[in-house]
Amino acid sequence: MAIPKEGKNSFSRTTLADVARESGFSPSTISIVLNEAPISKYVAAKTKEHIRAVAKRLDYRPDAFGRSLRKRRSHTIGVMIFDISDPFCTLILQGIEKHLHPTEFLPFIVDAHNQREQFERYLAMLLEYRVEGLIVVANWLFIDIETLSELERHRVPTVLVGSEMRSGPLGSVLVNNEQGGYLALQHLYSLGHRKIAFIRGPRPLWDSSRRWDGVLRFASEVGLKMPKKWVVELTGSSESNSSFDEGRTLTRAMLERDPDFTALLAFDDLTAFGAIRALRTFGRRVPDDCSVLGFDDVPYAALYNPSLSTVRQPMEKMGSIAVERILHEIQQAGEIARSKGRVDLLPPEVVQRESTASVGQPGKNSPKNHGKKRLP
Amino acid sequence: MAIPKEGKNSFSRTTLADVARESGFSPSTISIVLNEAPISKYVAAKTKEHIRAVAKRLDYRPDAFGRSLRKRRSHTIGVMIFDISDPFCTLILQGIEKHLHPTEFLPFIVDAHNQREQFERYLAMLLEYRVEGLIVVANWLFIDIETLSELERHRVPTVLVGSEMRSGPLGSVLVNNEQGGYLALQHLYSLGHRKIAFIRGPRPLWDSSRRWDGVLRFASEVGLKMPKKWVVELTGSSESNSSFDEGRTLTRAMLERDPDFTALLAFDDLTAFGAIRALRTFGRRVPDDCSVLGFDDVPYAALYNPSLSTVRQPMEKMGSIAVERILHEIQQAGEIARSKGRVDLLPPEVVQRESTASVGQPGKNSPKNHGKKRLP
DNA sequence: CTTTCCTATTGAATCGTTTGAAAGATGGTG
DNA sequence: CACCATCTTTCAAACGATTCAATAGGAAAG
Repeated sequence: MAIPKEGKNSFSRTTLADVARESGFSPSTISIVLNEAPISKYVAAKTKEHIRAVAKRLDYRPDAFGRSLRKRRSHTIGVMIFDISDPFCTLILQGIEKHLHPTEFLPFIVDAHNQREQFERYLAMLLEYRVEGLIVVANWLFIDIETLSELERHRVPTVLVGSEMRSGPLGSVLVNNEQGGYLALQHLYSLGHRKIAFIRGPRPLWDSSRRWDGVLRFASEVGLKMPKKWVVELTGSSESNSSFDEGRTLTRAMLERDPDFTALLAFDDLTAFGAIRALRTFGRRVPDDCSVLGFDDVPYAALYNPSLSTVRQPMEKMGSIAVERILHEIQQAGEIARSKGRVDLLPPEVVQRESTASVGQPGKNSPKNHGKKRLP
Repeated sequence: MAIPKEGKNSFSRTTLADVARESGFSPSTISIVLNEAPISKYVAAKTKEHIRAVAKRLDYRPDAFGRSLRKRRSHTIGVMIFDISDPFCTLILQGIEKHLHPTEFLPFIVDAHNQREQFERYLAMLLEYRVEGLIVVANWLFIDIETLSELERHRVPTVLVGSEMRSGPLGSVLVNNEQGGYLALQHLYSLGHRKIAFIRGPRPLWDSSRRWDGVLRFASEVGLKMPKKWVVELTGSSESNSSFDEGRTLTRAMLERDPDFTALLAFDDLTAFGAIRALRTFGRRVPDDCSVLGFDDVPYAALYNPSLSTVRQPMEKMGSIAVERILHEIQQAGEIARSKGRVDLLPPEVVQRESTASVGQPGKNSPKNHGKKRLP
């Protein structure tokens, strides 16, 4: 019966000791060479070469657990997403990854599916994995203030992106919602619209109120009237496409009440999509009969039919700034008083596409009349 | 000067030894109790209670590195995504997570951003983290056959989802593309369409060819003519929205060549969106003047204007089946001959929405004429 | 009285890696 | 030859948890 040369069973991987045995040097030397530690400059060039060759031949891969245990460092940043199927979150995530890529840190991504139970389970797990920092990517749904406050108890630097806690110790990075609301209404107003319908965000949501504040500020500056019949409010269920459905039904309700508005300002892009659907079903063309403006600029906004004018949140930028702040906090680790609770507000930007047009010349952005003719 | 009671510096976390010291029992006992190991039934109830209380008071969390090192198990499944901003991948990912949730395994998600370099870097990392299984979620872009073949070298059970390797040792889970192509054309044909334009997928792509095979099979069964002027092909760049842009330009080209087709079959939903945009710009209404059928059923298909009829891939199901297979392979670990290279083909399903209609009665699915009137 | 069994707990080795201190070489200097 | 400086390599102790084997007190059985 053939006995394996090594005492190791055939299932375990090649370890540092294997490389040591095979190359004739001690584990220490192997480790020093393979990590290019400072002292490795004293190791003979020939030795280095030999060790590297053997390591490669045996397909040696250092064990992350052994290493992290000894070094007391995980080299990972936890990234908690609230809903990975939300394109808003996805874009932020991409910003995070892009910015984390050139660093020594690896993102450890978990998706809480908008559920508190999962949030807590994954949080516990991230802490067990000794993440050195934590980025929480919150969409606008269901931010449980209590749960998030607990984050500070753990000594892990944390930053919240995409949403804000009114009063908390957590730093956050998000768009300037107040300014966004202001710019949104300004855009419609400057196109000549005066009869404007509004679908505002759910009232309990802090960020949503800020956005609405901006709308109100502009309205009061120019003395725009906002009749109640044309102001409705999302409820904010956590269902995935709820804002589309709500946008549709609320718009239909407003149309049936009084269809005389020439523009509609939606809380976000999905709501806008729902509104456009309702308008079309009602027989109104966008933008010819009614302009629609969204908020966020999710990737599909540009692909929609018609392409959606919207107020853009710089999502990738938000992700990369969050990373910068986390890295900064990690470096400072407790040294100077942390820039805790700091809030970064990024400027939004109006992106005009096809769904909004001047009230005077509605055809400006509309499709050209090749082939078929449309009647005036 | 006050000296800390424990020899530990204030930065390190509470460890098993801390709980042991504080509770007066040995680390062994703590571990046994906290893990509810089989022998823990011999531990006095009072002791258990006490230990649990102390652990809670000190906010003790076991260190994943220490634990995994000793147990030689990571309890993680690597999930490699090729592009997390692709809703196709995202839905599969959700299926994976949902199915993994009740198990003892945690997903370790990484996003390769369609880049080979990142794929390899993350793969190496996953191996260092000793993932016990690996799920590769491939979108239809840029699957590098070589790179994937290397996966089998590592002894980690691997399954590929969303795409297929023509000949390889890797198992895969994907939709039956041939059948999907067949059903797609069947759908349009059964609505009475005979003049159909096609945007097929990139020829080098295996999955794309299978889909096309299905189209051809149906066409030959019913003797449908497919003039060259109405058959175009995507190039398959890895740009994010390339298939939208290509769908648009290719459709425009076909329209300019001969706009007389009554239906268009697109390679996927994004291509269909592009086609719809081009049709509208050209002055043709969907579905009144031309039906459009997509493939995939991404979440936005239902929200599009008009909502998109499409051939649905059961993406969540694909994710959960992939998980099942991985768990199975992990259990069997080398025992019986693995079900290597097995390919699961899931049935696609036609979802009819607004973008396709009978050639005879185009208004069937079109918007109701409230308020404004549209001329016949 | 010895043996066996049960209960309750602990000792000590081990997982794979890193790292500060130390130990061998080698050669030059006083 | 003793001493030092400079290279080159290794020893051995961690990191935090798990687990097999062992201890020890008793009770029950033979």
